[in-house]
Amino acid sequence: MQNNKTITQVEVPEVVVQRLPIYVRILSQLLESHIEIISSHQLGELLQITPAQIRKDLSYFGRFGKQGRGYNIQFLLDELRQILGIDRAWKACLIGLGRLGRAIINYPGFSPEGFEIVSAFDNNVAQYNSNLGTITVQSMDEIAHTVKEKNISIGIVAVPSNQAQSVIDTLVESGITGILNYAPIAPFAPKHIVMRNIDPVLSLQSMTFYMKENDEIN
Amino acid sequence: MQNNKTITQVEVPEVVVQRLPIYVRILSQLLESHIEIISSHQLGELLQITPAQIRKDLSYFGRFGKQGRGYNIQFLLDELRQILGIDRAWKACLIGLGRLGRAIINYPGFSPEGFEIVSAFDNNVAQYNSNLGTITVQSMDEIAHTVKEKNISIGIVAVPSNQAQSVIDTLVESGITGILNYAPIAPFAPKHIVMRNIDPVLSLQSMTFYMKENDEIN
DNA sequence: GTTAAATTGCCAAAATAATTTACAATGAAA
DNA sequence: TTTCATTGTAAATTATTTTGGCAATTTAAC
Repeated sequence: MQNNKTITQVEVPEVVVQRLPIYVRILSQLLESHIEIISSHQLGELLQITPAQIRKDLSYFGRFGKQGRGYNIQFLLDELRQILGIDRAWKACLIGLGRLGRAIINYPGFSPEGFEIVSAFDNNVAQYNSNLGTITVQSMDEIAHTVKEKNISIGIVAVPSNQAQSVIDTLVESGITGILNYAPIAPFAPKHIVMRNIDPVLSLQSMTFYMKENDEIN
Repeated sequence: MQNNKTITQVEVPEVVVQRLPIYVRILSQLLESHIEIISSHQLGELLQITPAQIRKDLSYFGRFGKQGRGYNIQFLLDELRQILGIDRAWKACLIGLGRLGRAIINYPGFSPEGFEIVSAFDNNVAQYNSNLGTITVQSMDEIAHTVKEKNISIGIVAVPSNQAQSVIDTLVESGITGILNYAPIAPFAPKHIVMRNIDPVLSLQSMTFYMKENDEIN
C-alpha cells in the first residue's frame, strides 16, 4: 500500500487520472486531422477546460511542452499512453452473454484501444455459442482456471444483478485486478481491485435532479 | 441562472447528488427484504461510505432520521425519490438503432425506474423497424417535431461518433434538457443541458493507470 | 541580429469543495 | 431513571481547483 505511493512519486488526484484519457482521445483526433502542435489554450478551448488546469494536470507527470510553441501532439500522446498504461494490450474476459453481454462482445470500440476480450463465460453455454466469432463460450466454473491460464487481468461483468456480486468474488479470487461492472449494484471488492461501474440508470437518476428544477417553472 | 440557485435553497455539491441514487437503490433493496429501519452506520457498511458522510449528504435536504433509532427506509426512500425527481415518469427518445441502440431499447432496466423510451430515430428506418415492439422507428428528420409533440425531455444518443455532435445539437434545438450520451466523444452542449456520458473505454483507460503499477512488480 | 509575441512550467496563494471529527441533543430500551 | 444508540450539525481538516504571476524559452517579425 505505502509502497504503491512511493512508486508513484507524487500523489496524483483521481480526477486528474480520469481526465487523462479524455486528453488522449482528443489528441488522437487532432493527430488524425494532421495537426501536429497544440497549445494548452487551444486544447482547453476544445475540452472546455482552463489552460491552467491542463498544464497543472500534465505537470504531475513531467514536462511535455515547449515554451512559445505548445505541445507536440504525437509526443504528448505517446507519453500519456505510457502513463495510463494503455501503450500495451490488456486481456479481458466477459462474464454474462445475455443481450447486454452480446452487445459488449460485439462492440468494436475496445480492441482498437488495446482491450481485448479473449474469453467469455456464461452458464448457458450451448445457447450462446453460435454467432460469437472466434471466442468459445465457457461455463462459469472455468473462470478461475482460464483467467490464470491466459493471464487475463480485466473482468467485464454483464450478468444479472443477483449474480453479479458472486461473479465479482470469483474474479477477485482468480487474480484479476480490474473489473468493469455493468450490473446495477453497489459492488464490493478488496481495495487492491480497481473497479469501474457502467450504470446508465444511476446517470439518469442524478440527471433528473437538475432537470426537475427547470420543470417546476412550467 | 442565479434564480436556480435561490430555488435550490442551499448549494448541493454535485458528488452528493450522484450518491443519492445509490442510496435509493440500496434502500429499495432493503425494503424488498422487509427491513424497515436502518442507521447511517449500517448503511455505510453496505455502501463502504462513512456514516458521517451519509448523514452530511442527507442534511443538505432536511432531517429524515430519528436519534437513537435511525432512518425509516420507506420514508427516506420517498423523500429521496422526490428530491431526485424520480417520483414521476420521464419520457426519453433514443437516437441510433445500431447494435448499441437496439441493446438500449431492449434493456429492461429503464422503465421500472420511470424512464420510458417513447420514440426511436435512425436514418435507416426500414432496416430496423422490425423486432422493436410497439415503437416505430422514425427518420432523424423528425426528431424536433416528435420531441415537441410528445413532450420528451431526455435524449439518449447511440449513433456513431462522427454523427453524435450533430445529433446532440438537434436535440438541444428541439428543447430537450437532458442527454445520455453513449458516443465516445467529448460532447458540447449549452450549460442548461444536463449531460451524462456512458463511456466504457474511458473507464478502462483510467483503470489501467492503477493496474500498471501492480504489474510492474512482476 | 534584435526585438516582440507566445507559451510552458512552476510556484505560491487563495478560493472552493469535500470529508472527517466531535459532540450536544434526542429517542429508545433496559 | 439510567444507559445506550444515533441523528444532525458545527468546526476542523483535507483535497482540489483556480488564480495570478513570472522566468525561461522558442518562434516569428522586423
